[in-house]
Amino acid sequence: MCYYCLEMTLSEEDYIKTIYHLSDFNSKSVATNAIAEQMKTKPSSVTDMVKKLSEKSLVNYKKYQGVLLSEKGRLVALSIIRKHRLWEVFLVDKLNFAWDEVHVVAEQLEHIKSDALIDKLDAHLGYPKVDPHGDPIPNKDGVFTKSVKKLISELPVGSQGVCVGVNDSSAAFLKFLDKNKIALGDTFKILEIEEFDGSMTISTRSGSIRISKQIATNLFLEIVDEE
Amino acid sequence: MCYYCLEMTLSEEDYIKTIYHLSDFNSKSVATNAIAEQMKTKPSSVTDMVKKLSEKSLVNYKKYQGVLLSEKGRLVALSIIRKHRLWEVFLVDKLNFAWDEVHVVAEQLEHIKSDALIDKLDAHLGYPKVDPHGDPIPNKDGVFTKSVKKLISELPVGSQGVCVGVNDSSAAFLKFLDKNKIALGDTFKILEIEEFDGSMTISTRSGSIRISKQIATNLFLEIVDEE
DNA sequence: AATTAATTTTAGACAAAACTAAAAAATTGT
DNA sequence: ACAATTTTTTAGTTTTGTCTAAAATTAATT
Repeated sequence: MCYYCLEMTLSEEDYIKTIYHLSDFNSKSVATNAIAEQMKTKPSSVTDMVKKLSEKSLVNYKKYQGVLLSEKGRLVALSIIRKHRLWEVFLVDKLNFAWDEVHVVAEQLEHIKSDALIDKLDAHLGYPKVDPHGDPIPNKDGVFTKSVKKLISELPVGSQGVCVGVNDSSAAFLKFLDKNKIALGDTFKILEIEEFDGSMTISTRSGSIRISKQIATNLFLEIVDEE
Repeated sequence: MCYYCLEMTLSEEDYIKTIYHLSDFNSKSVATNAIAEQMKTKPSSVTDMVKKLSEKSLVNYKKYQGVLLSEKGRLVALSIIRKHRLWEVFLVDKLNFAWDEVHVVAEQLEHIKSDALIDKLDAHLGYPKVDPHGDPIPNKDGVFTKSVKKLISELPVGSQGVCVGVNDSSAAFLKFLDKNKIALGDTFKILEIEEFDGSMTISTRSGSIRISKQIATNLFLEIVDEE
């Protein structure tokens, strides 16, 4: 199989990616209008492009019926998503970008065409399984582990994941996080849960810390099932 | 000044870069045919683009008279070259690409638009002054140190530079280099010169080694004047 | 100096990817 | 069920960057 050998334009790649995301894991067909809205273009432009992608059998399309990625198209989408997420890891882990600054740049980097580059980048980053937002990174063959978002307090000992959100966005809580060097994008592992008060010991990049039950109910972790 | 705020297309950037290189540091005007040949396009296409660049006052152009970058155009060229060379350093130093594999990928990466990205990449790489080919990396303002290529044997103690070529390309010599872990792209510094036989002690990434006069007369170093 | 040769520009066309305006199909509401 | 509304497609333009073929200009040769 050589789906990545296809010569695709930047615009085609953007459409494929958008269709993948809107189809919700390729489960439902995507409306022309939805694509237009997402990509900030006009529906007529979408129709044109969708016809072209259909010619290349990257999508299945019938007039007035919406569009769905073919298997080939799905693999193309996943290879773009793989690149996007690996670059995001690079930007955060190596260049010290903040968690929420990387998307725009990664949207450009994801279009760089070089298999060798992505292989070596992957190795350089230590074969990460999730990006800084906690979203899983597909492997070369488009296989990825599905992830779930849960509150720390709902997880058993041994769980591991990326901190991707807060429940309580009060200034006091955010200040606490900052003081304890907890940031979105950090990877945590639950080491111990205290029966008595529900407090937990978790390991962070900078060592292990103790958090109260109240804190654990206000932090979301993105968990990736180990294969 | 905000030359980098200009919205430039990929194609425009490629033309600017090509004109810069063909003009030999902006000293002589560049012929339409030369650009066409270099870019593998037709002279008529070049004329069209050159008119457009002239509109944007990136080049000075008079019919039938060739073209030369304006100061604005020169700064744009240098900002692209800066990006290209920083990415080359990244590919070699961080991703372990070989010296001669990086150009094609860097030609894509040089078009990524993000000042923050380049600043952080520069810092991550330790503010390198030369790329793996020994070519100098301009700073943010387009200032760079001119470099000279010389045989090791012609240099005084204390000289430092990047190994960029061989005089003797026999299998025996190349085998010797490999055995002593000397590769193109490595940085060397001359520590000591032995009066008696002209042999030298040079420091490499993996420690310091002794090389004979014969070897020193067969290795080119790209020297960058320290400012 | 005049003719030939090479280079450069103009003019007109094309493909990609977008647009506008209008027509066609599907969906919705009563 | 059918009129009204929404969605989607078609048809015809536009812009960017390319092309070919032909005309204009400059350079070279005898």
